[in-house]
Amino acid sequence: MDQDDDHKQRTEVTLREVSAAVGLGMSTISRVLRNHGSFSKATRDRVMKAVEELGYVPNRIAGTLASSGSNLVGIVIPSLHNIVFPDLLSGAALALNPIGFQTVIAVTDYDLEQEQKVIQSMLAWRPAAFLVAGVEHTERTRAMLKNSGVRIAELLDTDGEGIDIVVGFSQREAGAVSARHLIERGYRRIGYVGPEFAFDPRARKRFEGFSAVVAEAGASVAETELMGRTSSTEAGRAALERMLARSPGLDAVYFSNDDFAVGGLFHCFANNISVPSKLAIMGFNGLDIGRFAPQPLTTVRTPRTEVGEIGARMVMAQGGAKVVDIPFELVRGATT
Amino acid sequence: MDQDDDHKQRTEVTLREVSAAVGLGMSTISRVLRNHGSFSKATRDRVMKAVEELGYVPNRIAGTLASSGSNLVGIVIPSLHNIVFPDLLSGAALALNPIGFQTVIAVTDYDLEQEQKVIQSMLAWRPAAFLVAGVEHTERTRAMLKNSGVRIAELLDTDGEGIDIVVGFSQREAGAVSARHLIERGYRRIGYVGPEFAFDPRARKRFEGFSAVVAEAGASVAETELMGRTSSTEAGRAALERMLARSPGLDAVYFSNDDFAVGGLFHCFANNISVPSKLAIMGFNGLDIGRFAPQPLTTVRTPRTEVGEIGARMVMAQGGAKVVDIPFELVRGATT
DNA sequence: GTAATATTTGGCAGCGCTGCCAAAATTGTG
DNA sequence: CACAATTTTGGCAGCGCTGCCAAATATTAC
Repeated sequence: MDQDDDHKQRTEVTLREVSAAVGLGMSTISRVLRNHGSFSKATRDRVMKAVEELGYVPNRIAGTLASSGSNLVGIVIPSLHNIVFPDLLSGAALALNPIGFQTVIAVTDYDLEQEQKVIQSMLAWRPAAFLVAGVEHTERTRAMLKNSGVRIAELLDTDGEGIDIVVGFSQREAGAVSARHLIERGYRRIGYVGPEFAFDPRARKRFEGFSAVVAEAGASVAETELMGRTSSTEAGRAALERMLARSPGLDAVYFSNDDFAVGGLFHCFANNISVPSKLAIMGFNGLDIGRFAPQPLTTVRTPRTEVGEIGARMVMAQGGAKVVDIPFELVRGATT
Repeated sequence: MDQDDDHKQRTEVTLREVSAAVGLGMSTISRVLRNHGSFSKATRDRVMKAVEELGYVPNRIAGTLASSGSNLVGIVIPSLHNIVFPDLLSGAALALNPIGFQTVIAVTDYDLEQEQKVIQSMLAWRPAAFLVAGVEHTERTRAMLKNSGVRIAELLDTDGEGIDIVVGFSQREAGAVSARHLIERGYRRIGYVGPEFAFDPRARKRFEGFSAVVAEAGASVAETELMGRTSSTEAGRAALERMLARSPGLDAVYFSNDDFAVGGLFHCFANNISVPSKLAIMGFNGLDIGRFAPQPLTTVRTPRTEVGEIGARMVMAQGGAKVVDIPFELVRGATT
């Protein structure tokens, strides 16, 4: 059955051909297709029929060139393997798709040079707007973005200088809130597990806020483990094991995200370390995996989807506030 | 400091302006920028300097229109919240980025109508190729794709008719292998937990392969729980709870993916159901979360990154096999 | 009926770039 | 030094579409 005249060289169907087929001018066809300007009902039907029959697919490359204005929104994130970012994308899509915009996603692997590269190549497609995770960029990136005249929103982190719009929350404050919780609960010999700071400036800021509060309370972060790019569960589990081997007396460990924390929790389960009586565990982000663990994880629920949605909305709007703070929320589970 | 003459209306820098600035023809500038054709070293330097100074960013929309051939590869997947798909994307990026191609990602939410819509709008951007998850599509999608003349690879599932290239493995066989393992280990009263089949044809095929083997062995799938779109951990945990309430005598449960399975495992931990002596748990996909659980999960490791990479490579190549099978692997943990 | 108004349609320039080919500049040869 | 061979450069058409405006047609008023 599937035996088409498949041997290519099919010349693309263009507006001109539709025009010829219908016997109407190109502008008319174009107006019908974009539902813009006026035309009779009869014309509309004839055009649609021909479009259908010829299998015409408008060429938006030509359209965008002619009208100067694409429906593309560039989104630049460090990774897709941290659920934070798919959530962010869902939020953005929620705001963008209904108004006919398409997202183009680029991943930087937590590398600012890479970020610069992908932004440069996205710029060549003249997106209508940019959403970028974080406020840390190379100088060149910042300059390109500014000169491009494209509206840009930086997301997830309000600690620092933004280029245009910033939507997120204070990572530093989120770290501080976490620390206050542990301190209040009486923990004093505290460890920290997170990614290498060079990778993730947001994790670094959280740690800064965290350790400042711990210090204020007269304690200090007794142990830290910073890890490269391994699987989070594995890394969290192994980090906690190493840490406890060195400092068996720790009474709480703060993990820079829930994936790490669940790894830590797994280590405790596997080694009969009772949580939280022997060791308290706290995560960050409020992922389901932590929420539905045998002992629900204490964590900070971050407004990822909202940040994506509001960021997208703002970047598409005209004026508006420059910095929007979206609140996060401490969620006490059974691990602290 | 950041006080630029920000009040827009900045007219875009074009090739023509660079040309005027350097005092060379547009074609020459274009050749230098694309490093294509011949020009002197001196010319190159002059051009690069001007480009830098003017902050010129080539307009690929115009370039693509003129040269007919974009560097965009469309990737269509059902979700970003199942790690399978980010893995797929990483694989594709691995193959594509080094040869200068950019990926444009669209998410369908497991909805074939939505898939049709996003493919249609991507087609308007004339991508160089398409990578699509699965071989299930609406008739109209299939027709559009065929007529487009764009090379397309369907990924992750070899059970069914492909349009052009198919890279993946037999989901049905993967289900069968899982069943054989459980049967061999002596389990007979088996439950199944997975997503509503309408959402996920690949899960359905695995289930078919699975239940056929179970039936062959003279047993049958005693219980099934099919769930909508909730968080996986939560859904897996709740589903197992409901299932055991109905049929306390089950001796094994097969989860359609590791996220669900970890939810199930959590239920067992929290309720002191000893695994696997009282109840065996098996997942699918080979995620880290299962691998580093207190009891490593028995699962099937699927070659997601490889599928993405090989799919991308094949779709960019000329001829080549039409169906490529990438093997999966059963990984026995401590839960069966 | 005609004039005035509203609706629908077509023509043409041009978006910013590339491909093609011819013109100009450079180098090599005897 | 003239001539051929080679390298470097510029001009122009056109990719497929949209925006603008004028032309054609339909509708309404008187």
